[in-house]
Parts: sequence; C-alpha cells; structure tokens
Amino acid sequence: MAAGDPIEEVLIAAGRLFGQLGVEATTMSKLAAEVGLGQSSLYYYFRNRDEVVAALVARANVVPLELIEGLVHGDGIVPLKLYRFVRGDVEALCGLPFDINEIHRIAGRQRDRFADYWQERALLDRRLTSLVRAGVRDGSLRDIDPRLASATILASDEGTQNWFRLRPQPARRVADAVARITIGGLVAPGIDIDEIASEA
Amino acid sequence: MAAGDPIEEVLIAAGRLFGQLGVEATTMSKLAAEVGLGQSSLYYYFRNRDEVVAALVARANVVPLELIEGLVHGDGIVPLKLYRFVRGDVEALCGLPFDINEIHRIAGRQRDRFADYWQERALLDRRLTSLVRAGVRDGSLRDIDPRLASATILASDEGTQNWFRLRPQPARRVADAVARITIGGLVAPGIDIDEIASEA
DNA sequence: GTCTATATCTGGATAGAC
DNA sequence: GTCTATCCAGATATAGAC
Repeated sequence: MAAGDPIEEVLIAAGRLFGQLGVEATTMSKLAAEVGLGQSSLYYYFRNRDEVVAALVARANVVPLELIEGLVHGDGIVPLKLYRFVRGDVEALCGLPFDINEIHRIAGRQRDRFADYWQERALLDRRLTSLVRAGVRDGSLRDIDPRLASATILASDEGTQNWFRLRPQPARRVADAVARITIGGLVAPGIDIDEIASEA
Repeated sequence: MAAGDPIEEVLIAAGRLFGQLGVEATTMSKLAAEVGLGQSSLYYYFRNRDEVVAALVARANVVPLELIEGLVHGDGIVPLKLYRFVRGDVEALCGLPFDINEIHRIAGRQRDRFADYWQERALLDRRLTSLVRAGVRDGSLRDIDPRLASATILASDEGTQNWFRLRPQPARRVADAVARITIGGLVAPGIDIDEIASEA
C-alpha cells in the first residue's frame, strides 16, 4: 500500500488499464508509460507480462472471502447474512477499476497457472453454499438446491459489473437493488425481504 | 444457414474459437486453419478481422429481442412473462459457443463501431423495463425501480454464462433456477413463484 | 534502477500468380 | 476463390551501458 512502492504503483496502473483497454490490449509499453518508466524497466520488477496479471488476479477473491468469513461467524438469520454478502460483494465489484469477469475468463483458460485463484474461488463457493444450506434447513429459505443458488448469487453479483460500467450509478444503490432481488427470490414465503433490507 | 456457405462456416468456427481462446487470441491464421483455408483467403470474405467480430456481434441481441417481442404480445400475467423471458434468455446464452460478456465488453470499448449493437441492446432494455413497469402498476410485482430491475435481470442472465461453463449442467435446469430466483425476488408478496414456475 | 539498443516473433494486411 | 510471398507494425524479452 506504500505510495512509493513501484510494484504497487504498477499494479494500480495495470488495474486501470485493464479496465480501459482490456487485459490483452494492455501492453508492457503502455503500462510502463502509465507509471513513467521505460518499457524494459518493468522487467526489473516482473519476470514477464503474465506475472503482472497473476499479481492482480491473486487479489480478486480476497474481498468476498473476508466478507463471508466475517458473516458466517457473526449474528443474524441466514437471509440477513446473505443480503449483506451480496450488497458488500456488488459494492466492492463496482468499485474495481477492471472487470472481474475478464480476469475470471483469463484464469479459466489457464487453470493450472491460476490454481491459487481457483482454490480460493472454490472455497468462496463452498462457504456460500453451506450458508444457503443452513438457511434451507432452518426454514428461512425456500427449498432450493444450495449449490445452484450459490452459483446464481455469485453470477448475478459479477454480472452486475457489466452494466454498471455502462450506466454509472451510486454503487450502494445498485448493490441494494441486486441484493433485494436476489435474496428476495430465495427467502421462504413467510419472511419479508423489505424488513431484511431495512435491517441490513 | 446453408452448410456450404463459406461465410457461415467461418462465423461458426469463429464463435467456437472465441469461446475456446477468447476473442483477442483468435487470429486470422487460426480461424483460417479451422475452416481449412490459407490465412489470406479469409480476406476474400471479410475486409479485416474486426468485420468478423462485428458479424458475430450483430447476432447477439437477436434471440432475446425476438423472445421479448413475442412475450409482450402474448397472454399471461407479467411475472409469468418475465419468468419465460429469463428462462429462455439464460437457456439461449448457455447454448452459445462463446461468451456474450466478452462480446459485450469489446462492443463497449468501441461504441461507435458497434452502434447497431447498442441500439438493439437499448431496445431490449426498454422493452424489459416497460414490462416490469406494467407489473409494478398492476400490482403483480413489488414496488421496485423498473430500470434497476431490468438491468439486474439482464445482468444475472448474462452472468450465468460465467459459471455455467466452469461447471456444466443441463441448461434448462440452470435456466429454471435463475428464473425462479430472479423473478421470485420481484413478485408481490401475494403471488407464489412456484406456481408461476410450474405454469411456465 | 533505469536506460538504449536490439533480437525475435507473431499477426494483420496487401499484391499478384494461378 | 485460393494460393504464395512479402511487407509492416507492434509486442515480448534480453543484453549491457550508465
């Protein structure tokens, strides 16, 4: 996080360029120019271009993982926890300079190279799935397939980035809307999603 | 659609390669090899590489547009129409060989070049928004912002492609799950989403 | 640490023979 | 229509001076 750390500076610039130009179109020259270095100077900090991508990818799952870990150990009924997760996740995603889906796709095409990413991602999925399962068991959620529901939650969180960029809005407002709709579709008939939303 | 049409063959191969390698990594040489031509022979059919991309992009909005046009003029309450839209859209997306989100992003970075795409996209958004608005008016949907809801619906439809590819499942099953959750979060308290789902 | 210079490669695109 | 040959631009990466 140190402002003077060149590696950190490069990664911040890389995130910005990934968002503007796309990952593939972000070349070492452009990246170097962005931080005021010569093209070849980047190789002092990174072995190659892929290492820059890998360094950014490594951070992609940190926020949602910390978020859900904090929630499962906290208080509240399952729908409330899920609401908070979705809202926090969407809000964090909307704040990223680059598109998580693009990272996702690149990591998907090189599964072994990004093995760490996929492990964390699988862990996130497991945590979310078991949270949903708990909700189905205690009756606060409908009787849906927890794995399918978990995947759908993550999908809509990430999909939101796609249109958020096209039509910028206050991130919190978007996050609340997505959470309300997504979790509203999961709660058991007796439970009022609006009450959950105002409590969260 | 003619099997012997070289242009059609190239586009089908392009879709496949876009999915496997990504759009940027799909070169004219690879594409030519895929259809059994020399690299330069492609230039007989397409002026340049972007034209291949544009030809595929042009088709991206056709299915969901036809889908919603058919629904708005048909029978049924709004939630039922929305359920059918989401299910149909997700099912179609899961059947595509390439990732619509990648196309989306490429078109987003060159708005003027893909002006047609964005016009159709805007039309789709308007149709969906007004369908949601109708539902809010007649009380079959909750009192949510129609524009925000419409965007969220499209986002989760498209986001689904992201994980569907990672963990392949029967497309219809996935589509039903997404539709049930998404529309379930929109219907007014009195309406049972399970009833809608079984009717659809 | 950062630079200049350079080797090497790959892809897009055109010209012109067949 | 499809090919071969070729040009050109841009990108990765390394070597070695400062």
